[in-house]
Amino acid sequence: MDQDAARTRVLDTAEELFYARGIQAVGMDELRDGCGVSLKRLYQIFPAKEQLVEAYLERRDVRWRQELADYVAGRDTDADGRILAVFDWLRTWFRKPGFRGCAWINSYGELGGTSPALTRQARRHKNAFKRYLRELVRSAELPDSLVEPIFLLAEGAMVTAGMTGRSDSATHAKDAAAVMIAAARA
Amino acid sequence: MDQDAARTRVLDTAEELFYARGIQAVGMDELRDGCGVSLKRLYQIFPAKEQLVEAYLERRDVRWRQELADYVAGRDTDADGRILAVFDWLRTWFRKPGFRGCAWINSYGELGGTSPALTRQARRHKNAFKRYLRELVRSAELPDSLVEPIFLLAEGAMVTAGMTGRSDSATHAKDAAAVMIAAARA
DNA sequence: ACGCTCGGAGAACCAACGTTCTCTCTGTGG
DNA sequence: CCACAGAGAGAACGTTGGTTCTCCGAGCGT
Repeated sequence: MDQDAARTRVLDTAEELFYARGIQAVGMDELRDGCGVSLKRLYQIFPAKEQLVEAYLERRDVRWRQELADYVAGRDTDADGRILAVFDWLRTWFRKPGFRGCAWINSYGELGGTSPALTRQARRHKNAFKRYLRELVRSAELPDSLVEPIFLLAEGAMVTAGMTGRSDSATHAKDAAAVMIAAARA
Repeated sequence: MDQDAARTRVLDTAEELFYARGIQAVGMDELRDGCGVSLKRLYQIFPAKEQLVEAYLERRDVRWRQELADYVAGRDTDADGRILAVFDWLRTWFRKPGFRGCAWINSYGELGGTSPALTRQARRHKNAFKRYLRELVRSAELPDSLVEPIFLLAEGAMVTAGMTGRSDSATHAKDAAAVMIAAARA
């Protein structure tokens, strides 16, 4: 197993465990058992747990936004429909087995009070998400003032779905977004 | 200092520290230093940290909802205005020094993956908040379908304000709620 | 004054965890 | 065949943190 394969396995396992149980709840020993990469090598790749956490969130950020964008772009619909498709995607995400809320919100709750680096990273992720929503709103020729409400609805849906384990917050948020769009068009 | 006074001091300090830095980041020694109650007595009152955490969230839940209800009830406005006043209260909360998001969302992010008791408690709090919103919506003679969007906007505003340290999400959520109300009345 | 009880300060204990080290094995180049 | 570089398994180390224990002094009834 070469360096890249090891790195990938470590990150896969880290993502699984950190996301499911929280960062502090997962020790390096358990991580090693999970991914089959020895502690020695693990520390060669990531000199400290903090950097592993950073890499985990970084990789997940890229993939999360890519999956969302792919889903939305793959929908055969108009510009308004693409905004609403965001909530459809959220719903499918919420229904995935093991879903436990937004990784950045959870990580911020866990470590935001002590780790400025993690706080920055979480903000970056949310800003990137908002930027993407802004693109969608603009290409629908809707006013920028719609971005924030849609963003807040999406965030509220994520938090609520995470805490309740139910996916219907996505539907409610979608309906609300549709009302906001209609009101903006009127 | 009698038992009740000690208990109050412990809870005051716990709330301050847990909320500011996270539960796992605060040790019992630091707590003792902060509140001036000896470890011995501390463990007489709360036999384990977990029960202290529970008591902290329980007391905060009651106070949080009371403050919100008092603020809204004290506003001289009609039933629609009382719904919007919720967001005004959120805004004042967000601006308080030391604000760092919703304690239950943060705690859930930190320990939801390992503590079913905390998860239940967080859900209870959010349900109680939603119940209160439902009351407001009903007394404004608006349809129940408005409850969920308003709840999601509030949750989104809390998360966003917590992560960014800014209070304007409250204003955006309020504006969006006003649009939703207007659409429901039309 | 003398026990006695209660509470405080802080050491002690024990487990967990991040990190490093040791020892051994294996494959490889000469 | 030999020296050696690299990797793995897991012990070891040092710290932290939750919980308990020890010792001592203060108040109080007799």
